[in-house]
Amino acid sequence: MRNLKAELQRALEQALALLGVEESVDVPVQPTPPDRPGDYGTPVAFSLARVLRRPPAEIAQELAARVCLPPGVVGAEAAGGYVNFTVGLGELVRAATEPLRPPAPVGRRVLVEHTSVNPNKELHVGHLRNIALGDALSRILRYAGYEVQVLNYIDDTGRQVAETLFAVERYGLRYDGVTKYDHWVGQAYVRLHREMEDPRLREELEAGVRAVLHRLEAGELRSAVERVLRAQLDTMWRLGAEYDALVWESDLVREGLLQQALALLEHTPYVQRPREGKYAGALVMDTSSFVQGLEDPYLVLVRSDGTATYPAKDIAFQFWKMGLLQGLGFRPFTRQPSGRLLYTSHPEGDRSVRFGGCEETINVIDATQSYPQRVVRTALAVAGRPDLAEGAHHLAYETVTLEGRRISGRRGHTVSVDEVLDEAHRRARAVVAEKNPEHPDPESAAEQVGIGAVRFAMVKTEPRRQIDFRWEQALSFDGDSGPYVQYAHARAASILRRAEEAGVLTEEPDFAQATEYERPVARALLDFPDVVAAAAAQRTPHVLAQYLLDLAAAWNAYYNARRPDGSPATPVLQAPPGLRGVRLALVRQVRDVLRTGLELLGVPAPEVM
RNA sequence: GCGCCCGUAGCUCAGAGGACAGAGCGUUGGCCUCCGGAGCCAAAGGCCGCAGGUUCGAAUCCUGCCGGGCGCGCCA
Repeated sequence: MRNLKAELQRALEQALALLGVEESVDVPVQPTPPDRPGDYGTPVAFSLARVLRRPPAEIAQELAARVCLPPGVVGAEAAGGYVNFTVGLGELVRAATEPLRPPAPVGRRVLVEHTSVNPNKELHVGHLRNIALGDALSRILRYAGYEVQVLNYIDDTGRQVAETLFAVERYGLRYDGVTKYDHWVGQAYVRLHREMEDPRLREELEAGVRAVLHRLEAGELRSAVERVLRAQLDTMWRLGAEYDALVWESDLVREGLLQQALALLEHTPYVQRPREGKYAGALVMDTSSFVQGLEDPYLVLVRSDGTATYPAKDIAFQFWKMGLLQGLGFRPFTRQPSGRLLYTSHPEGDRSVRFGGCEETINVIDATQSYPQRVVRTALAVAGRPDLAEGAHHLAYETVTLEGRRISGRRGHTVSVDEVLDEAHRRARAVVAEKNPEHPDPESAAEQVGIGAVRFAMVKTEPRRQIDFRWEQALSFDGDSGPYVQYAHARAASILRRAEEAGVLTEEPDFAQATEYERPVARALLDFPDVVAAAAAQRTPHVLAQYLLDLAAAWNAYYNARRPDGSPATPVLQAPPGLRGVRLALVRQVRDVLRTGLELLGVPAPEVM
């Protein structure tokens, strides 16, 4: 697609040279507000006023007169201090309908870690936000030209897993074969936590959990963990998320990465092993020169009993991600629904299958983990690699609450992802039956709409805003919703189908016949490349989601446009030859951009719904 | 106490220092003369938390205050 903004920017820079501006100034080019003349404008004259010591309006006048217009731009006029450009209608629509091409590779490797759910219970709505964000961001970065690795961390030596497996053992539970497996083990976990509230049983239960923990660390219970993991993966896949590799915490430890990471830190001036006082016998890191606002800047890496803390393992993982450490083996784990192979770290894995070693990492983890994430970053600097610390990002999203309360897996105050998706499917199924009773495959459409509604709701707001999960909101099918965008897409697809039936699909467009009705849609289409670039640069999918809503709205308005006498203003198939070609090209581009954008968000784009 | 994040319409939210602050939901009133009404058009609704400051220009940047969320364990 032609980049008119960039061309105008260059033209303005040249014009500035003619005006005698030598130093390089930033030349912003922005779309003009609605109901203003022109398509693009610049306020650059304001910032020049000081340099040139002349009033902005005068500078704008002269700029408008002197600027050499790119082809197809038919006018430049000064309005106050602004210079506004009008693009010829035909050229605007032609530019907007040029085939979409993904950006060229940028030659940067970026590693995205997301999901990373404890393998001990079913996924809940809090995880939903993590997966929706992480998956969308991975897709966006990949499209934007990055070489992306998507990792899902399996904390198989954590307390939660130990508690769950211990509970199953203690209660002598046998799988009923009916309940989804992750839900089934999750029940045992909740049951154990109820029992743990009894102080008399505390010690006995604690001993049992510790015993399981040791077996986990020895890798003895891997297949039990794997069974839970596979059930969870079914939910992740149903959401449309896929990964490149699973990294097991036990492998990180067994392969000696933890020891290597500690060795890198140990001899730096920031890491010590105090002989007396509060931290006697432990290995601690002094973070005071990197993190402010801590009462106590010392962070324990290795406890006085010799066991490593969770942050220590996180640090080792981060070091590996950025190539500071090597040594994990990988082998194929399973094939994912799209056919993409999923690898897993494994003691017997192949060391030549290379993951990790990225100069940039994005850890998708909720904002309550900001401090540990900060520590991980700090550790890179402590290890003498402040350059790597620069590339270590934490995508901190705020937590999801449920009816205003914090989600608690232990107390069972949650709604599971499976439950949400089933309900979304049910509601969508009812709407499909009502709106499109002839639908050839209503179940599949309902699934796509349901998933789309849920995922879109999770990514349409800024990550750092807290969201409260509410059914009506997450499962809304109208207004600012996924199905609204999906519907706009299906409507465009439907017109193109009919055009094909009528044999006019490939009609040659005569852009000279374009009308003012096409202008807003064309302008919206031209924004797409910038939006994707912004989403990638800011590492947030919400800008793309907001854009898709705008584009869908512009397209729907176009579709429904009326002449002053009330007759349809923008028929496509009934339009005269030539204009019909223009409109078909526009509709095709609307469909393609909506589809591409939805795919980047991981929202299905059904042709019929 | 210290640190990080958030305060924009009744509610949920957009708004890379630029033009009169925009959507959706809800409310009220309209639109099947077309290709999908999960749609469209219109109305009503604002001290952009408060007070200063920087700037030609501030919802946006800075400072202070107020309100809300989160974090600060030899837990994970």
